[in-house]
Amino acid sequence: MTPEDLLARHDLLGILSPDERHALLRHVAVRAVAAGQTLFRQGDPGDGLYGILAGRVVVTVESAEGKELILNMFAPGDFFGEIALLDGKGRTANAVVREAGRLVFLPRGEFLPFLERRPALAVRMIALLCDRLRRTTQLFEDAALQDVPVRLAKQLSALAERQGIDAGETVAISQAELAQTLGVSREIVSRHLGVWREAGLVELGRGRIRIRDRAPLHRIVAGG
Amino acid sequence: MTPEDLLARHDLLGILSPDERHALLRHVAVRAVAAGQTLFRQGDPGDGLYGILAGRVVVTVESAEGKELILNMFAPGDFFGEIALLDGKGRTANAVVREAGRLVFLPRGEFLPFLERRPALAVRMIALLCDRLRRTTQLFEDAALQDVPVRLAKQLSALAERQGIDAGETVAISQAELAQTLGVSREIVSRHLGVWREAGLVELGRGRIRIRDRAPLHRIVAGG
DNA sequence: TGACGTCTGCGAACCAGTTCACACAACGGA
DNA sequence: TCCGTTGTGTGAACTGGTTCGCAGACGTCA
Repeated sequence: MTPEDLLARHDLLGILSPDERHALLRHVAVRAVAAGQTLFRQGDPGDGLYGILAGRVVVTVESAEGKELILNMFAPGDFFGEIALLDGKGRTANAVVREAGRLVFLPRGEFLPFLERRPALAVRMIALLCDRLRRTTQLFEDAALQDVPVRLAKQLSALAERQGIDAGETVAISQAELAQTLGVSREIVSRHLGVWREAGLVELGRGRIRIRDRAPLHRIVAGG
Repeated sequence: MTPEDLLARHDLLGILSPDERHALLRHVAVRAVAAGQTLFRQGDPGDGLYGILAGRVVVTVESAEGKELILNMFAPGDFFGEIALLDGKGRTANAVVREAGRLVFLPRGEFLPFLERRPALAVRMIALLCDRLRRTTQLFEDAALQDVPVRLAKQLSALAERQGIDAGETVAISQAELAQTLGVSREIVSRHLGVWREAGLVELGRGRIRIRDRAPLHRIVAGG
């Protein structure tokens, strides 16, 4: 994916005219990033907006005891880091490259004036924030109200839906990472998946989970 | 509080010129609401934005088993219901009047064009959404990473801070309601508060909790 | 091919929070 | 003032998830 593609294809910036996108592109920096690299940490000033051309990035927070929680996982075509960019209050979380790739970076100083002069862009940004807010609210609801099997089934379905179009119904994620998206222990994820494997719902491999039949998973979600 | 006050004083609409606010006020409906009244339910179309002149409103979701979770509590001066208003995807939660009062209602059809033509207003709306997103992310983090005493102390401190300016350090909330904001059982809240009462941190009454000393609560939050 | 690191599976003890049951206190009417 | 309702305190049994410990499987890279 080229920076032009990213800007043109995404909901957020796709509404700009070609001329406007071109103007914005002059301020865009493209960075190659390696797996494991930290892009920003909690508390850093929110100096800009990131977009993914290639690779994968996870956004996490860490508890005082060192337990890590994955708030979000981003793939090519996604933008992230918008909160601190917009309100200027410092990063809420850490962003770490999970899979090497290339990112575009839109500096705050260049992007904000752009936003303020283009109401249509502001409206898109509002839509993006609403999406995030719905998603995050759902995460909180599920954490408070649903038990682990339900949350696990939901997460698996969601992951399958997102990466599944090209990868069949195989989700490429380790059980430890899956556990970190739910804020539960690796062991309990292993045990629940084990039950589902016995029941023929999933096949388990190292770093991947193949969903053999989505319907029962959806039934677990609904029945919870 | 009059509708003029609400519009003029709030971050969101205070930046409008007096003329603009006046134009908006012509579309504002003021409604008296009674305790217990439901303003909207999950799935309803997002037909407008609410502002509180007097009274209190809680926004909740309900699990399949009927367990209720309080997502947010609003007081005079607050606006709520902005997500469904903005993205037009239906209400995410229920809004119920907890304490009788008066609300203003800004219909979607009147407000959206207003928003699209005023970039400064859109920027304020973005700031409001960022606030909400930070808050909700924090709720999820805490639910996933912190144990109940920490979350309880946090919530108590936050409530004291918000209503505390006029009410001393007494928080007017039942233990059941407090439990519903955390998604835990009433009993566990009662027991933890009991321990803190023994330790002299709080005084407990029917529907109210008096914080005798904030420092130890903050220490619980920090130490967790 | 062999060795190492990482991921997975699982048993056992433990523990925080839930659920159920009930007593009692506080408040608000009639 | 008495009664009904709603909120609070608490014990006891239970349960879902954690923690610790370890064994084995998979992949990769030298």
